[in-house]
Amino acid sequence: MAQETRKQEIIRVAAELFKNKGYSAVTMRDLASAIDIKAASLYNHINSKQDILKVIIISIAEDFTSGMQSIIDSKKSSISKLRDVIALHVRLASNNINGMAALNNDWMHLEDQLDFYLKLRSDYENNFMEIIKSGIETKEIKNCNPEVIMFSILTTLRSLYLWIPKKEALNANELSQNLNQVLIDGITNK
Amino acid sequence: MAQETRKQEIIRVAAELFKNKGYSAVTMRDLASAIDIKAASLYNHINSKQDILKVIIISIAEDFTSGMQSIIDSKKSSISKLRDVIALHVRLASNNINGMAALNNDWMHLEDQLDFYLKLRSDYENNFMEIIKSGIETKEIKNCNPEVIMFSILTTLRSLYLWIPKKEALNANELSQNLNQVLIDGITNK
DNA sequence: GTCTATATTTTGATAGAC
DNA sequence: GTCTATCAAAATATAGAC
Repeated sequence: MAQETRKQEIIRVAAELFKNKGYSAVTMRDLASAIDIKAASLYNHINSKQDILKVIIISIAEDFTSGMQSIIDSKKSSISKLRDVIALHVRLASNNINGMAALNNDWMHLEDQLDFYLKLRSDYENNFMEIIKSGIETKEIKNCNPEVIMFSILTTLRSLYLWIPKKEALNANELSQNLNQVLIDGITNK
Repeated sequence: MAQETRKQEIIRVAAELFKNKGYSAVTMRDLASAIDIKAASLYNHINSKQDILKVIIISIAEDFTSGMQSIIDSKKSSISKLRDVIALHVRLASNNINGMAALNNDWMHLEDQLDFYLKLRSDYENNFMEIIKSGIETKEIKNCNPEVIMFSILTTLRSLYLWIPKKEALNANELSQNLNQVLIDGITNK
């Protein structure tokens, strides 16, 4: 891994501050201070505060999109696909805890890219729902309200960023297994 | 129900704006404009922006505290207590969707009341965890990692405010039942 | 690439007329 | 109880020296 550039450092530290206080409450002076430079110097590396948010959120959203596409394209059972979705969330959340917080909490502060983000999120949820409905049709999944099932699983997965840092004891595999047991095995016919 | 006072209106509309953009991104001018008065007029009814946030969050946090206390004091089984916790979240979220959003997303912007809020939240989670651990001891609940169980259930319940508005078709009882099925029956021994 | 200095806007909040 | 006028501080961002 190459040496971190100043721009990468700015984005990394910004994501950390955004996680703690939210995009709107973090000032460019806060960010500069955390890096130990002056606020004006930030603008030699980034165009605007908004650009920082855009880079953080859109890159993760596209990771989710491509990850979901791979799962959809696979010819696995619905339950296997759901397990892969869980693993995808665990992996992406583990890779970028702070960015995930911004994705979850600050997407509404996107300006030019807001519609693009909303489209990606909507597509993702539609794919998720199709997996659940297919699983219900093939009787892999209990015939519960599919929206309640998706809501329950997806909100849990979207909150992983809050929880992973506290559970260093659990590695990603263990966490995926535990979530599988609670989220999936609970809803499958036995 | 008595006529809404101007102060109550300010708090109600503020919660709605906070839900959409977050506390920090909502200005007193935004709030005044939504009520169709001037920003300076707000201060005839409230002391500060911070006071509005405090009223919104602390009142709900205390509702959760007293609701949990009633559940703990009851001599029901662990599973029955968990079902009551779900009903508590559904009820409080339904009663105050926008306030619940502020509780979830803007608690870190509390100033004087931050420590008090954190204490209430910590106590709540400890009580929740005790219910789960008791249920595992009595074998009502599967012997999964209790923290994963609590995390999964609690994050789902805490996100209800996002979801209830979209599901007007489901009333509170139906929603509780569906959540019970997905969250509880999935983790019980059969 | 970082700095000082500064422009411009916006912010929470107050004073005082009505 | 609401308004206009205003303050003081803080915000994002730019210009230009080094």
